[in-house]
Amino acid sequence: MTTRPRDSAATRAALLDAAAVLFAERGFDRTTVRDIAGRAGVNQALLFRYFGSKEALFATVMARQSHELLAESPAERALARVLERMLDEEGPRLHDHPLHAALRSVSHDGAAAAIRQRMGDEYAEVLSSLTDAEDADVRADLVLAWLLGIGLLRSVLAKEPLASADPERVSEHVLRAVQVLLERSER
Amino acid sequence: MTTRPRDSAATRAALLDAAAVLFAERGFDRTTVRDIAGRAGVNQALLFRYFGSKEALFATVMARQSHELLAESPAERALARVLERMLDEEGPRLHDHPLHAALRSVSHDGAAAAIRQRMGDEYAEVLSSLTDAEDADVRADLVLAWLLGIGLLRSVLAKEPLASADPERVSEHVLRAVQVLLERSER
DNA sequence: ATTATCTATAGATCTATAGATAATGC
DNA sequence: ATTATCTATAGATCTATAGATAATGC
Repeated sequence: MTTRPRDSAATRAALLDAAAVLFAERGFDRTTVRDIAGRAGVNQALLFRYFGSKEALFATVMARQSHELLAESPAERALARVLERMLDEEGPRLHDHPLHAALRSVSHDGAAAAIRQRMGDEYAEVLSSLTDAEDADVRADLVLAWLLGIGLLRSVLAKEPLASADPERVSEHVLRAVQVLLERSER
Repeated sequence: MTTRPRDSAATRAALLDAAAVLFAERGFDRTTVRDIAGRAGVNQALLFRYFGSKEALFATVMARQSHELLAESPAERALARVLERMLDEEGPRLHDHPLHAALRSVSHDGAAAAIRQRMGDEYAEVLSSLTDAEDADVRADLVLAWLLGIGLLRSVLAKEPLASADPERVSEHVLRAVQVLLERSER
């Protein structure tokens, strides 16, 4: 068998890309290091050379994707943007969505921590700035929960009719309800 | 070592109970048949005698829990009831909640199917009866998504501040927003 | 005699490592 | 000479099964 061109950077990148896809498709536990190496066209031992362990590779994938969603969009229209990306992307089969790996791996502690942290540090902060109610952070978490739930039901579980529903109409519904949720309510 | 009393019904039940707890805590992949048998105080081979396979045991656990949540409550106040159960039960650590096993096992196909079916057949039907809008079923799915997301964020991921938030206040927020979501909107 | 329980283990994974091979850089 | 790549395999699982043991029922 002929050997692969010697390019550590390319090999590392190929492993990262392959891992991102497979973790998203199957979750942490159901993805083997041999699957990843195979998809990357790389010997399985190199995964350990470059990342040390399967856990560490997972963490690296998560970290890399962490800022991809929110970093680009302005805080103001953040919610609408995230919703749009979550709903639009190839309809119900967005198997390489950054959130997919996390949602598919909730039984894996690293994934739970990754979601918690990403959510806590980025989304929730932005979202809670959209209201001036006293419990702004709790309301923001509720919006987050909705986004997660929609992603789970629509993309991971492929529940109909939501999975095939018109993204624009779904978006309208959600934004309308969220507006009420974030409104300061007199109690 | 002394042998266990001969009671096939009790042994079966013990395996089911142990499996329900462990699947809820760790998900399908991270729970081994030896863990289950150990917790049940039963020899590991009996699991296969009584259920055939780990898969089949999982399916049985799911089926048994399937009607526990909605069957008891009247259709009218269904949403509020489900929310209440989901939020109240022992605060953030409701590790034996029927939904927990499913949420923790989303990477397992059987779990995804179980959620889809339970959701589709029970919750969604009830929820979609609460509105007369044309896309009632899609709106119902969005409510479902919210419930799932709240369960995921609060109980599985233990995200703060939602995990420790006052159930009553959370419930108020959600019900208020859902009311708007289900309202017939002129477009 | 029947059958619930237990022992022992096959067979198939899967992660990780030690060390050989071979391609590049000086 | 350095180091990226590959081979081979250790060591630790984990599910499932074949068959022995022992407790109940007739």
